[in-house]
Amino acid sequence: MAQRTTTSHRAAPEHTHPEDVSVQTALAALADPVRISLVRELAGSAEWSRSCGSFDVPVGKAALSHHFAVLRGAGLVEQRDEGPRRVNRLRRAEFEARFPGLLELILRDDGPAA
Amino acid sequence: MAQRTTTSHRAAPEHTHPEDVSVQTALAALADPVRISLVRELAGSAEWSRSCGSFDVPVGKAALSHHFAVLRGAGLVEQRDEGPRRVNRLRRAEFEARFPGLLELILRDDGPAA
DNA sequence: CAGAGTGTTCGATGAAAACCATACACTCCC
DNA sequence: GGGAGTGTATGGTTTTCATCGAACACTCTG
Repeated sequence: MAQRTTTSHRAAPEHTHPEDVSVQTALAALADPVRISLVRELAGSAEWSRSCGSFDVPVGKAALSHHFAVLRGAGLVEQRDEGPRRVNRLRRAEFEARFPGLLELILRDDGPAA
Repeated sequence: MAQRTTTSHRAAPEHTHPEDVSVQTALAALADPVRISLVRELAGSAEWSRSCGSFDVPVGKAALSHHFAVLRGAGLVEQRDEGPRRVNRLRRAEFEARFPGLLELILRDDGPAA
């Protein structure tokens, strides 16, 4: 049998393409401190290199799972199952095509903390 | 006495300059359907031409007043008292300087409704 | 000065969102 | 198969936010 890194009998996570996301949904997804952290940390890592539990955010894993679901629903994050963990990728190009400049604002920000 | 169009003994509205606004605050301000409507309608009108009550949004005046306060706090709107009414201006250039492209996303959007 | 028009403030209500603890499902390794 | 590791689903609590009604403040006009 051919080699498969994504062997899984789990239900694949549901993704929403950025094209199908409203501005309001996109903004709401990014208007949360925890999710901003996740996106920034994700942007600073190689694609598919970070599992959900590897992020440094001050919430339990249930809440964390919820936040990733929101990010998926906003077309910001793509997930894939790799063995026991679920690894992530920031959908940079696709999201940029749909909302030009928006991701940049989050990543490059040097303004007031809150 | 010199002519004054802004004669008022009312407390001037408190404004926040876009420079002092965090990304998170800006996004939160724009992640609301009513406020998106206000910004869009405002963008399509001449500066200082629209009083608060002249906008077509499905909320009472108490809620409307609150929404304008949020927009002021995000550096999106400037207000001035003119006789009995409070007229508005979209802080296009200043907001664009602080958050390049963001206002554009709201105004030029043609994506999914919600 | 009385009244109409305009907008803010206050208090309360309802809905949405974030969060946690627990329980469950799946994968890997022994 | 048992157990550790990882993530999701569920149920319930807390917080936050949008909204309204009513009361109040200010401006202009009659």
